[in-house]
Amino acid sequence: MAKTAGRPPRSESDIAEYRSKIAKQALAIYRAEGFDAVSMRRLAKEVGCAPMTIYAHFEGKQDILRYLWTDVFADMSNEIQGKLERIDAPVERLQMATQTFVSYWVDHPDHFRLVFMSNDVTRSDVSTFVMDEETLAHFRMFSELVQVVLQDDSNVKASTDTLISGMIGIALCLNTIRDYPWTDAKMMTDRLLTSIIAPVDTAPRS
Amino acid sequence: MAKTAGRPPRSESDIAEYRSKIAKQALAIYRAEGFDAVSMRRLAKEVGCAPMTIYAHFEGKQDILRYLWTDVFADMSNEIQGKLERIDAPVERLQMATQTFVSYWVDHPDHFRLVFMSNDVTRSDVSTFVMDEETLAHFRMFSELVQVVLQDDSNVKASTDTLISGMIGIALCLNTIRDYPWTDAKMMTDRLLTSIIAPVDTAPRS
DNA sequence: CATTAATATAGTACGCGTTCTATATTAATG
DNA sequence: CATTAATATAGAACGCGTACTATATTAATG
Repeated sequence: MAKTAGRPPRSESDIAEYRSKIAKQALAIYRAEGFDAVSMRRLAKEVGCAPMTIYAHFEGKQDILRYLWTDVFADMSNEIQGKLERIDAPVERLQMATQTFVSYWVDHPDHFRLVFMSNDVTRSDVSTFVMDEETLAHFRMFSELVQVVLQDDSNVKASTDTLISGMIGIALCLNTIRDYPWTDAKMMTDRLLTSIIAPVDTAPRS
Repeated sequence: MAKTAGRPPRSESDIAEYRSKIAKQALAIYRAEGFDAVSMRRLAKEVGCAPMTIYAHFEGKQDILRYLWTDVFADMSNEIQGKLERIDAPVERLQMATQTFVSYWVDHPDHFRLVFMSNDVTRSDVSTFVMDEETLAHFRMFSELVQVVLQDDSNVKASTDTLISGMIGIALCLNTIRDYPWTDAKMMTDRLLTSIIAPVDTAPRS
């Protein structure tokens, strides 16, 4: 078990530092010039390293883009929190959060594309990414809003997940299938909320 | 108003023929080797024309990919119809259709990517595409299933749109955000259906 | 200091979508 | 036939993500 000769592997902190340096620059480019401006070659140039060096720290572009999620989610969360400040009634709070969530993604198609449409869905081998605690917290915020409205604890997770995926679906449809005459976003969102707010004990049966 | 000299513009039928020839070849490649295999250069080679000629008939790659939607939607629709054959009860038919719809997109991530994730959401200028009648029919199928279950005609469109976008959202979340411990697809789908099946006269209020 | 292993770099390469320019082909008019 | 306008082609170019190879550079060991 003697230590081998040669240069030792980078320290954990060094790795993290370099990664965050690259991610931070990617964020700066994205914020300033949008999705298409973020390229590996340019990123390397601005970070001050060779293009191939980035591949020593990230698996690929997707791996870098995921670090931008955190920022986008935080931005969205801020918008929701601002709207919730002056609202006390639980149901109205959930309604406002839901409407704001959907509006955010509809109003920011580029952010929507970044988070939900820039993944290579086909390849399942590169899914080693673990959602960071900060991003998960935003999901949990909805869980808490739902929990206050629902009395039945057992259904909170299923209800929240359905709500979240439903909201995202509304945003996706409005963003991608533009020529279909979709019902107004607010109306669909309200309708979706119905399945959460109206307590249901049994699965739908004929 | 005398006719100008020179070669006349292609006839409508010629244009349609060439377009469908290209689209058909794109479909063949997609079916045989998947999404990534469909490239402009290869498509041109197999069609037997120069790469640039394609741009005379289509605005770009997106414009071609949309022609593949028709085929994918038809495939999905077939699967649903097959499942519905032996079911009579309206609610059960709607349930089966819903479950099959979601399963289809979860089981075929490449098709999902093609239809819902390969659009350039950011640029709104290229949305001249008009959904063809055949694809719209599949949306209408859900509308009819919903209509039979709901007595109230006025809510059918809003309910159907919400259901469709919700189903797509479930598929999107399961496909893209893989490390989040989503509730079982069937459970979320059932829960989503609740908002449609359970008749609601007023929007949710506290 | 010499060795050794981890890391970074430079350069090349492939195919991609897309744009541009210049040239050829085609099918009508006068 | 000459003219003319619509169309097709060839070829180069740009930047892209990514892979490969070969060559430094670095920081530890013996």
